Amino acid sequence: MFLKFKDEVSSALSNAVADAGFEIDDMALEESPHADIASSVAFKLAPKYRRSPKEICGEVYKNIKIPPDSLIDRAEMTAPYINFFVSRNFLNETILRVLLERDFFGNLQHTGKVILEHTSANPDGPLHIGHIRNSVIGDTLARILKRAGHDVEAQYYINDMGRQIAVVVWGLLNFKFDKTRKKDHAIAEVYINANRSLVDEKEHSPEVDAIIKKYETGDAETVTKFRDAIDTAMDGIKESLKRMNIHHDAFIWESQFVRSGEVNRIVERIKKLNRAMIKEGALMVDLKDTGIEKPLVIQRSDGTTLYTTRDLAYHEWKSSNCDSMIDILGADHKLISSQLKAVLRILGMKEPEIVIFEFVSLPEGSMSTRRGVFISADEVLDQVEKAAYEEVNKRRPDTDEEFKKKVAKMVGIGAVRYDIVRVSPEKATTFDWKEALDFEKQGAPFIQYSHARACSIIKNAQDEGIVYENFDTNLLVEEEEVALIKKLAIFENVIDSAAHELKPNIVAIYARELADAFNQFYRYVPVISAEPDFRAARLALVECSRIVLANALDTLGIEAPESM
RNA sequence: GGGCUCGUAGUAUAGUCCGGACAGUACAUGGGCCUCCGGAGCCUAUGACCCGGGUUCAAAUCCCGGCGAGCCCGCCA
Repeated sequence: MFLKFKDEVSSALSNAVADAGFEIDDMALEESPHADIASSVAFKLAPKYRRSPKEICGEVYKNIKIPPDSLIDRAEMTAPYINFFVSRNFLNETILRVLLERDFFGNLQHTGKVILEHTSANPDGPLHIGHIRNSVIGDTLARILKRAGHDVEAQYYINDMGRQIAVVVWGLLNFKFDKTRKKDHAIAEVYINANRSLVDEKEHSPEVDAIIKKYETGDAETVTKFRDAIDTAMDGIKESLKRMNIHHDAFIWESQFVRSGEVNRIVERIKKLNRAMIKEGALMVDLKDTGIEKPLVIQRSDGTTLYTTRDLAYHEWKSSNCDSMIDILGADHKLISSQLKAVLRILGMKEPEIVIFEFVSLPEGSMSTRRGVFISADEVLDQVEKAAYEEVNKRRPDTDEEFKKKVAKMVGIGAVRYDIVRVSPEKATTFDWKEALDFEKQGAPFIQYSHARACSIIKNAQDEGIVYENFDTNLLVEEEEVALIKKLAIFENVIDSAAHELKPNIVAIYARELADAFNQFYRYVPVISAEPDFRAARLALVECSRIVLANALDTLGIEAPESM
């Protein structure tokens, strides 16, 4: 509805600009506290025609014609700005469309298949709070793109050929695997012990190298060992992901590209490039002309491949299966991903869009699975759910145990996801237990609470036998009602921007603003106690709010409780 | 040393790509609000664009130079 309004404004304005005898493509539409949409097009025209913005504004304004039955109510001039306002028709249509489209309200008609790769943590231990920033950003983006209409496939790329996995395999031969612990945590313990031992006793290092070689050549017994170790770690990782509502459609092992010969084919293609060179037996490509000074190594002098080489093959495979690719990567991958893109471009292949997120560190410094310095996602979730349980217990002492546990889970996971996704990915953050466990802040619980409130009103109405099949949306005229309806209407615009800009935090902010608008309505406009005609219209508005709050929460991967 | 990213009230952030109307919000700190649909709520006050230049009618936003923080610069991943 809002996008249509925006189109109407754009065409009314461009007609007016043309009729006034000016020429410009950009209508300079912007959000504004003074209007539903504002235009500063007069500023853009001023230098071109060497006249004052105010004069130009007046001439454009005179020529604005608003068609009948438009979603535009009127245009006002506050020179040099032109402000547009939505019509009653717009508000009424919004209510009807939300009620008609329900769960699908806000969905768009974008097309194309997208492969979105996220998380892809090495299977050498549990997910920690740095990894889940990747997971939450990735999973939320996948949900946004789905709503926007794309066919989305979320992939987890398993790095099974790296040295760290060989260390795990070697560790499992030499250290105790604690069966009483969650599998990924037990793997981490082995990994940490193995690393310590490899540092202390250098003579074991060749044993690990031998394991890597055997795996790369496909030695059956070694392959089984790797498979077992990785499956064990992945079982634990998958459990944590499931707990956070994070979904993957496919798990892709990097070794498959070596076994299938695709990596070799890439190497052969690169060898033929003019920019390829052999230095001390290793194959490299020169990327100076792309602004990257260091040559990129494609193949080691012993003939084995590197992570990047396999990643090239992975991306080639992905691009043949989709229209566009998105990779969610940590800030440490900035250079390597630009190298990857450069080589893909040189080979004439499709490039992925990369979403980089900055690091999550601990107050004492950066995390490391290898050194055992990290806070696991499981640990955070456990603590947050515990805190949430105490909160529910305090607020709803009369409810049963099952209810309290269910709500604690929804609130806890919601709080964690929301806290991660509300911040722009390019901001580095520091994890703080005190903040993570603080529910006083306006976050997911605030939005969930608003949803529960809406549900409660609807339930009370039903209990009293109030129905609202017939209602007149024209009765929704209070300031808070109009503001709320406008908020509902822009949901599709929010999805559109978030999908184009690949910014999940736009949806997070919107959800909070919508809850805000609903709470203001709730405070000032009585529903159940209103006169029957008003009551019916307002109940319809409450139902619309409930639906859009639920849709926004769903897009964020957060559950919407009916009661909490 | 070179490259990339970030720097907005006491704290955490939106806005920066694409320059425009009083820099939006939350927590914290003051004041208020339940005879009323759930107070995990609502209203209200205080308070910020790292520094210095430049471009522009207009700069948090663009350019140059500092300062500070993080990340990267391996035949690791």
